[in-house]
Amino acid sequence: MTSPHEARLEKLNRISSSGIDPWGHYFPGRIWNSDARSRSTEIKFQLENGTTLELPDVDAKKDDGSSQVDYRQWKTNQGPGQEIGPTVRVAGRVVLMRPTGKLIFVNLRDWTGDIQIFIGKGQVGEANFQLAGEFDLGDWIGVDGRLGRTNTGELTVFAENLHFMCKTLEPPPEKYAGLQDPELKQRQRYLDLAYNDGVMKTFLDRTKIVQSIRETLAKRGYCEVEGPTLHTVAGGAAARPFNTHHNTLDMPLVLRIALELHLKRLLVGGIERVYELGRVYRNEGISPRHNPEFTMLEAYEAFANYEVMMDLTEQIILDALKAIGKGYEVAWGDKTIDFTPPFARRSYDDLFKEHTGLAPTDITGIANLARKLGLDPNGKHPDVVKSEVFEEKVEDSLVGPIFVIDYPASICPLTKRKSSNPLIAERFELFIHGMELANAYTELNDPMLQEELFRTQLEGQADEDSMAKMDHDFVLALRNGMPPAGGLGIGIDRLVMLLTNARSIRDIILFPLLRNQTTN
RNA sequence: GAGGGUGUAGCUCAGUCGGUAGAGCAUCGGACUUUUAAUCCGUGGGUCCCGGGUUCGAGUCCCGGCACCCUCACCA
Repeated sequence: MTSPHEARLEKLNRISSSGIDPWGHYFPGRIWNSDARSRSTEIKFQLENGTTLELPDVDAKKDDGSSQVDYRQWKTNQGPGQEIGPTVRVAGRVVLMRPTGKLIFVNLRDWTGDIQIFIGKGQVGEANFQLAGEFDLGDWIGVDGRLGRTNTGELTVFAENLHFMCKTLEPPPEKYAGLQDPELKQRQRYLDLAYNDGVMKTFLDRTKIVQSIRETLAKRGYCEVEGPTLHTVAGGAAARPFNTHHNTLDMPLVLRIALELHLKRLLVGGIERVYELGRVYRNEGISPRHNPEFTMLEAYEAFANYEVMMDLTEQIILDALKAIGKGYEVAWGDKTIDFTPPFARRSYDDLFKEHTGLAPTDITGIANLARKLGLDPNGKHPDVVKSEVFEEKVEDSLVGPIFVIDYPASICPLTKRKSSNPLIAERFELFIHGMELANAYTELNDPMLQEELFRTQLEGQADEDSMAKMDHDFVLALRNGMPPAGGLGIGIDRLVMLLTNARSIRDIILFPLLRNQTTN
């Protein structure tokens, strides 16, 4: 008649009434399980005559997973003696328990991994052993003990003293299958992190990737800044924004959809190498590759151009791979990605011709193909139609990593034109397995042309409530002089997906947006 | 927004033709001082996602709703 919850409350009360704080305390000198593991070489076997022997390689496994060395047999063969090892203090969560009478084995987990704890009644004493009897799966405990090996060779902390750190009132997920329900994995990410293999590593890898990006940019002299997330005009991209409102100012605001326009203002101010790594918000559809809020890197470098930014992009990705200990070849689902540099660079028009068989200038042919693909070319600029066909016929088939370079100028309102051909914009996008990972260009710094392009863009999309409104303030900034520059945007979430073998963006965002789950 | 799938014990999942609601793990009680998803014996546990309907009878069939997943649409 005891529910798991009641049982835990009863144990909590018993711990309390024995004079122990069930919510733990300061625990100085505690080391991580990985550090305890690395001290395993200090474990020796001491014979009665005082000589100490190195242990055999008990961690070596046969193909079937069993130990190559029978440690119990080895000890017997050495004659009378005892194992000696360093004293360590560890702490973590109880994830498995195997009580065998007056002895309890505990698998203790911290964020560096698991280590086994041996709690023997004779070794820890009556009071500690009674406390151990109140342990539940999920509880946090601290252990002082000697590092050693069990008969099977398993590295183990032989407990000498136990410290209770935190009672867990909810039972953990099933111990072998783990938490499977994708909804619960997201809503209760802490359970996913704590109990499912590989989840912690994925999110720690995400952090390493982000750190690596900061280091790569710092090495090139870049300066990190924090722009405003509340904008009056949603600019720098074409996406529907989230609308909000400031009460005191009684002013409508939008959450930013891109970092671009404020970073360029900083170029005007003379911050010559500037980047922001931050959250942007787009009020659009949700899919395995789209979350309403996501993390973007944008970097701007004065006196550079899109080719410099292409090299930088490659450097950022290769450094990130290294940071998480991966080589050039990585698995992604049932596919592989070959990051061996240099990444391919192909022009937009070449790829278009190759995949459609049509000349990039064949406006009629392209329109016909568009209709065949179910697109409506009527009333659209030929380059927009071409772009839609490109997305349909080319992008999905780009295995990559491949830089697509030199886009039609008319679909790139923020990009400088090639001096040799004003119809081509100095822009690239990086594709991997059909996914757009980066977007960059030589920045347009002609304020008059910029204003004109904004205006053209607005005319073509007048009906859309969402599309960029004229950002006069940005044009004013440009009128004050922005040095020629290269600019780069990288979708961090997608990069992390590709580098950590995640099929869904929700596997690498800790708390993706979900609907309210309360009541029906 | 459209189509498809899923929702049953704390967790992972079965549930046949519409006929008393099942297993494993976890819990609880017992045995066990070198286990490894420990083992063995015993025990309790259900808003079958929510609301209607059909039926003598619904976890199962029908209608509506909710949440999640997938595909598509949207997405510089």
